[in-house]
Amino acid sequence: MSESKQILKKKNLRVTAMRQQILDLMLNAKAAVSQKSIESDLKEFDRITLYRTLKSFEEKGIIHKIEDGTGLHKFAMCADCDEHHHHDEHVHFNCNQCGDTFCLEEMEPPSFVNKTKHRIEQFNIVLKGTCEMCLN
Amino acid sequence: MSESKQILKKKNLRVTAMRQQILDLMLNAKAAVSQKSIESDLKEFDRITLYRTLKSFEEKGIIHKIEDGTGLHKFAMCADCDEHHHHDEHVHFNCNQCGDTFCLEEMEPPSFVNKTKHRIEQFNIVLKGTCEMCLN
DNA sequence: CTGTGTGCAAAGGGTTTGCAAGTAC
DNA sequence: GTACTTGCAAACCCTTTGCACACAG
Repeated sequence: MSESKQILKKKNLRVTAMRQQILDLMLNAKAAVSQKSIESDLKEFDRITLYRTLKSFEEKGIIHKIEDGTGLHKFAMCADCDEHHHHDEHVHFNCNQCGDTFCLEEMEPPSFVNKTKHRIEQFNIVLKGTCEMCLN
Repeated sequence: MSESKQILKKKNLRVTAMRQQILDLMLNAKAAVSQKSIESDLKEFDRITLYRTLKSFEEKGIIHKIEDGTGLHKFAMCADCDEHHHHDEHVHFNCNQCGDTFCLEEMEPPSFVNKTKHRIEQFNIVLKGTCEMCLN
């Protein structure tokens, strides 16, 4: 059984062609994918249904949305999430040259020394610069 | 001469009623302001012109745009920017309760130990939690 | 068969563009 | 007077909602 099929069954979602193809695409992607790029890769499917599919994937903890500051919403597979808990507190990286966005699993998020009077509960960190590919 | 007028003159922008009122509003704001809140505070002005005004303020380095993850774009005064350089590398805080967003000038941004192969040049950090006001 | 998923149409919201009239300098 | 600014209309794009049909289980 394909990995995409396994994921869908595990999350109690019906296994459909569209969902499998979207998951396959994201499983094979090196960088986070924007909805636009999914649309152009899977032209045969409806744009509106794609919204709903991504939303339900997000709700089930299969993927997470990344706001990398480019204005485009991007999505990447969740390492360790479910419908009750998202563990997205990892650092993201966005390349100014090619626009690609990656999850930096290997990078330890900084511990914020709280000098403020506010209570800090979560954080969102996007690093920007030039990615390995564009450096060469 | 009012502070707003000074700022506009310094940046070579014409001094108009709308621009002064927007600047006054932002100078007095404790938190970052969304375009929506400016609209409701300054009902007499045109929404479209507001887009252009904020854009030109941003380009001149008077204000900076904050993406706090709420979906609403917010704006705050720049401490030390001009049209050539934005120095926005401070930490932002967004309150889950009241939705307000602040610039945390007092908080030292973390130094990222670069374990990745990518070259890090800038970063964007939004902390989330409960603000001082909502804690009480 | 039943409930979920899909496609289409339409509507809603935010943002941008073009142009003519108004205004700062 | 000239160049910049504003207001209005229209267009554009992204996203959501409603509904009927199709399909997975």
